[in-house]
Amino acid sequence: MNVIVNGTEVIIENTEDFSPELAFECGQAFRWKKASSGGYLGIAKGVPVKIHNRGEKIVLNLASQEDYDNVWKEYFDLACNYENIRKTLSKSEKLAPAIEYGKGIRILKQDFWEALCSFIISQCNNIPRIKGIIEKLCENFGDVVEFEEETFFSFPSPNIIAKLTEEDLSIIRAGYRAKYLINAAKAVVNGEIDENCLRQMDTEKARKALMQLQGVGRKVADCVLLYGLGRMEVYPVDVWMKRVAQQFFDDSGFDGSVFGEYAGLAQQYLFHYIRGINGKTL
DNA sequence: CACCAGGCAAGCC
DNA sequence: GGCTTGCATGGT
Repeated sequence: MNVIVNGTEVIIENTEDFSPELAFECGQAFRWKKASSGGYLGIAKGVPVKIHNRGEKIVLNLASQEDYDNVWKEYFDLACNYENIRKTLSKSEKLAPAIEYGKGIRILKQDFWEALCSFIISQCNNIPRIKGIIEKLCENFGDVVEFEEETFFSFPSPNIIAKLTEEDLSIIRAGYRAKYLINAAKAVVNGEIDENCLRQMDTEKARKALMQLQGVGRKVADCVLLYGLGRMEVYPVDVWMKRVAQQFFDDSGFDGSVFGEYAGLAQQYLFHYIRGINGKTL
């Protein structure tokens, strides 16, 4: 992939392995919105962006040039060679159709705190409602960010959420998950959970640390590891991935670690594929 | 009305 | 360790 940074406009060429639509709507991130003009509006770490296709190219419109190096280069993992990974994973016969189906998916390297909250909210919930709850969380407790006639809301910091009561949060309709969010925020504020420490740990140790949090079990922890801490080898298993194990691998106890260091990406292809063939549209 | 949704905690064995 | 049940809410 070739990236040209030209002021606040960033042009990405050779985009065979980057489909914004697939990457944003395959169930890994919950805040991207379709713009009326056809592209997408997003915000991460408080930094807004507009993104759209221009022929074969993808264009990012930024509020300031440094936003690319500070946020979006890492978020989209643009230095990662997906073509090589895709070809390696495609050697697995049972993975090949899912990869073909979801070509253009990338694992988005999301903000750690946002990923933690998002996947706490995700438990026993459906994707449209997850999006709704997160959006209400940001609209009510995040900061307003204006950019090119559009209003964005930042994801509220741990410091903000730690000061809320369950009653304060009732407006977002998160149900029993509200107390988990507040507890997680307090754990981050008081240092029990520290992103930088987690990044230093090996994956197993980081998983155990995350699972100390109320409302964080194996699956939520694995999603935080994969999407919030960049651990591409982690293979989260939810109800859909159990169906994958049954239907594609004829084994309810199938272990995704057979896909190796990019098992998390394999998981994302399979998740999107099994949902797609079961009629779940993006 | 029942059942489900990118699960988890608590209680039991 | 494994199995069962309750959990808030909204959609079908």
